Amino acid sequence: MKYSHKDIEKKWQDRWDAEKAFAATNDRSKPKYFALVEFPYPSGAGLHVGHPRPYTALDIVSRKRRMEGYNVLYPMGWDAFGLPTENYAIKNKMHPRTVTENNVKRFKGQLKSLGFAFDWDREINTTDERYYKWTQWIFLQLFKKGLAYKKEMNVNWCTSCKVVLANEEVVGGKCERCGSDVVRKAKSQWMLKITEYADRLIDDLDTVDYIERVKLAEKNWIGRSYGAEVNFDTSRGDKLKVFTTRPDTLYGATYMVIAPEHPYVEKWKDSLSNYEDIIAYREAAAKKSDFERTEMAKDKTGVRLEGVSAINPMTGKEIPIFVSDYVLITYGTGAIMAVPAHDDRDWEFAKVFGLPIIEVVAGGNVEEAAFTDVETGVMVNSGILNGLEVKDAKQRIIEHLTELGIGEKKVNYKLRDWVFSRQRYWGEPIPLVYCEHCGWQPIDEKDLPLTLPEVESYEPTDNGESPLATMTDWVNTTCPKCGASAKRETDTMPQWAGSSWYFMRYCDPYNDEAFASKEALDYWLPVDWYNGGMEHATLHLLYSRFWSKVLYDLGFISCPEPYLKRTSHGMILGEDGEKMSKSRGNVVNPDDVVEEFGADTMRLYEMFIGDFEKSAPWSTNSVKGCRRFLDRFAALNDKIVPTISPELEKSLHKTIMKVTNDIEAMKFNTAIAAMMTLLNDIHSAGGADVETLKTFALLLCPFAPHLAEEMWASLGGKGLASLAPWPKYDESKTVDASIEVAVSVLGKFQGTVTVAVDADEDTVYAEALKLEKVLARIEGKQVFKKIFIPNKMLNILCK
RNA sequence: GCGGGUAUGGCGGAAUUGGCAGACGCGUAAGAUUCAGGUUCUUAUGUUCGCAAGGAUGUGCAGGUUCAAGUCCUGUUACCCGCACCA
Repeated sequence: MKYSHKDIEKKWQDRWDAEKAFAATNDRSKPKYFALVEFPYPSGAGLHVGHPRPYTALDIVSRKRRMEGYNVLYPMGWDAFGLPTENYAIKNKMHPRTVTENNVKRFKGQLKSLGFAFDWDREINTTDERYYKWTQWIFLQLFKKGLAYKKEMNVNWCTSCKVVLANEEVVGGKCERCGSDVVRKAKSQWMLKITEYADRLIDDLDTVDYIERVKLAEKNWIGRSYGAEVNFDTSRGDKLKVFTTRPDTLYGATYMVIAPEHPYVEKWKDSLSNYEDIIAYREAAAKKSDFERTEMAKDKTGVRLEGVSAINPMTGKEIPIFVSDYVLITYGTGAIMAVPAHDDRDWEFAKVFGLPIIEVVAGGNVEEAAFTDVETGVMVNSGILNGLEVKDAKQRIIEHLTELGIGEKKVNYKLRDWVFSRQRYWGEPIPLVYCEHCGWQPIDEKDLPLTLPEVESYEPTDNGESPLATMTDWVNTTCPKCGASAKRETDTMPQWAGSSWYFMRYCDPYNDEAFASKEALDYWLPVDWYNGGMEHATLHLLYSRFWSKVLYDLGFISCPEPYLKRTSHGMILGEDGEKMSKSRGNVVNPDDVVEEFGADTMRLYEMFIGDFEKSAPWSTNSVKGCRRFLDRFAALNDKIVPTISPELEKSLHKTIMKVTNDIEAMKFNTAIAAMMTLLNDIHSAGGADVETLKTFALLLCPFAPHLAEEMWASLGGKGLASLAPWPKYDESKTVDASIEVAVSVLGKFQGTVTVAVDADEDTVYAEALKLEKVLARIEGKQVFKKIFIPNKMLNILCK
C-alpha cells in the first residue's frame, strides 16, 4: 500500500463525522470518562504548533478509553471573549463578533484537519448568548451569596490596554498581554471573595491527583502563613495592630512601621509634627509603579512619625513608629513590629536609620546580618521565653498574649480578592443595576441573558469608563426592586469568567433551564483528566476551582473539586531552541506540516518529540523520521504472510503491553519507540499475518488514526478501528523463555550468558565460567563471593 | 533573596527506579537500487589508543556510600521556570 495522506485523511474525518463516531452517548450504564484540554482563545494568528501537543495527548488517552469501552466525553470549545479580538476589531473597523466568528472558523478547520476525536456536537463558545446567560447567572449566585462586592481601590491599570488587570495578570510590573507599564489607579471595582476559600483551595489539593509543581504553584500563590496579631499601645492612647509570623521575637521589636497608606496617618494627623513630610513620602510612593517599588527594594526609605510612639508590650519600652513603603497596605494589617536582629528587611532599615538591634535568638551575629534561622536558635534577652527553642517560644508567647488580651493566633494569605471588572466591550455584561434607593440590585434571572448592546465605538475611553457607558439607552433602566429609574453596571467581566465553568457546560450544552442538568453533572463530573498549561496554575485553575466550590456549596454540583487529575505539557520551542515568536522568525505553522506530511505524522511527531512534560525544540528532520515510520507501516500491507514466528508474536505482545502502560503514564514517546521496534521486527521477519497487522493498526490508532483506519479497513477489519476493542496482551507471551544475564568480575562487565528464565546462581556461574574473559579475569585468584540477581546479573568477586 | 526544575553522543531523547549507559528517531559514513536527484534497502556510528585482536575512558564539576551509581548521600557550577519587600 502506497501511503498518501492527502487521499485518506479527509476521507476518514468525513466518515467519523458522518457516523458521529466520537459523540458521547447518553448510555449512562457504561463507565464514563471525561478528558479535558483547555479550550483555546481563537486568536487571529490561527493554531500554533503548541496547541496540538496537549490536544493529541488527551486525544490518545480518550481514544484508548473509548476502545476500552468507556463512554467518553472529549469536548472542545472557544474561550472567545477578550481584548485581542476587541483590539483587532477596533483596528480593522469590524465587529468583535465577526472577528470571533472568522477566527473560530479557522481554528475549527485546523483542529478538524488534525483528526482529533472531539465531540463536536457539544462545541461551546463563551461569547454565545445562550452560554454567557449562564456565566451571568453564576455571577448572580455569587452576588446573592455575598461573594461579590464593589470596592474603591487601587487597581493595576494597563496604560496601553486602558483596562484594569487582576494581580495575576501583572507580570513583573508589566501587562501580561501587551507588556506595557502597569500603574496604580483608584477605581471602583467589582471584587469576588476568593480569599474566603483560601483554606479550602489549599487543603483540598490533598484530595486530587495534580502534578506536584501545579500544587506547589497554587500553594505559594495563596501563600498561607501562620502567626499572630498583636496590639501595641501607642502614645495616642489607641492600639496599633500588627501581624507577625515571628511572635517569638517580640522582645526584640525595637520600632514599628506602617504602610504609607495606613489610615492612622490621617487619624494621628493632629499629633504629627511632620505630617507634611509623611504625606510627601506617601505621594512619592504612590507615583511609583509596583515595578519601580520593587526595583528600589534594596534601599530602604521611610519617615519617622514625630509625635506618636508605641510601647513594646513585653519590654515596656517606648519605640518609634515609621512609615515606609517596604510595608504593604494590602497584606496583614498594613503595619509591622520590626525586629532588626531577626528579619533581613528590618535589619537593613535599622542600619539606615541607626536603630537598636537586639538579639533575642542566639545563634548568629546580629551585628553582621539578621539571624533568621528558626530551626537551631535558642531564645535570649526574652524574659519568660529565655532558653526555649523558637518553635516552643512561638506557642508560649501566643498563649501569653492571649491571656493578656493583647494578641491572638492568626493566619494570613498572600492571595487577594479577584478584581472582576473590566472597562471593555467584548466581555459578559455584569447583570447588576444601581438604584439610588436600593443600592446594587441583581437583575431578575428571568431577564438573562443581559445581552451586549450594539455600540458605535468599541474604543476604550481615556477616563477608564467602559465603552458601554456611552450607551445611555442601555444604561438607563429601572430598579428591579422598587421600579425607580436606575443605571446598569457598564463594566464587563474578565476573560476568566467564561472559562471558570466551561467544562460543566459540556455536560449538557443545550440546556435552557439550567447551566447543566443535575443528572448530567452528576454523571460526568468530576473531570477525570485535565491537561493544560503551567501558566494557568495561578489563574484559570484557581478561579475555576473557586467557582466549583461555590456551586458545590450551593448544591448545584456534587463534587467539591472539579478536576481529579491535572497534568501539564512542555512548550514546543523553535528549531533554534528559543521560544517560538514572530520576531525571532522561528514559528512553525501546523498547516504546513499537515499539508506536506499529513496529520498523522504531525500528531506522531509531537508525541515523539520528547518527554511530554518538558519543553523540546522543533526538528523538521525528526518530522521526516515519523513520516518514514508511517510509510514503512503502510508498506506492511504488501507483506502479509500466513503465520508468524513465536519471537515475533512475543514482540507483538510486549509492544501491546508497553503501549498500553505508557499511554497511562503519559510516556507517549516511548510508546511510539516501542511501535517502531515492532515495525522493525516485522520487516526483519519478512512480514506478518493479518491478525498481527490488525492488532498493530489498533495500537497505532490513537496516535495516527487516519492511517490506522485505512490499514484496518484494507485488512478486512469490521467497522471503524477507532471503535474496535483495545488490544489485549497475553502476559505469558511477554516473558522470554531464556534471558541474557550480565556477568561481571569485581564489578566490571565482562559479557553475557544466555540462560533459562529464573536460572539459579550455580547455573549462571557455570555458564559464566565458559566465557574466556571471565576465566582470564579470575585465573590464579580465589573466588570468595558471588553476588547474584536472578535474571539480571552475576558479579564474581575474587582476590 | 525564596521556591521548583534541568544537566546523558554531532542532535531530540531512552534506561524496568541501584544491576550490560546511549533504546527509538534524526544526522553522518560506506555499499546496493536508480540515467541522475529523491525514495528505498544493507552495514557502521559515544570518545580515545591500536593495523588488528583488544584495551582505556565515559551521564555538568568535586568528593562519598556500595560488590555495583546516570540513578543514593555531601558539596559545587551553569541554565530554565515561578514568586518576589507577603512581616
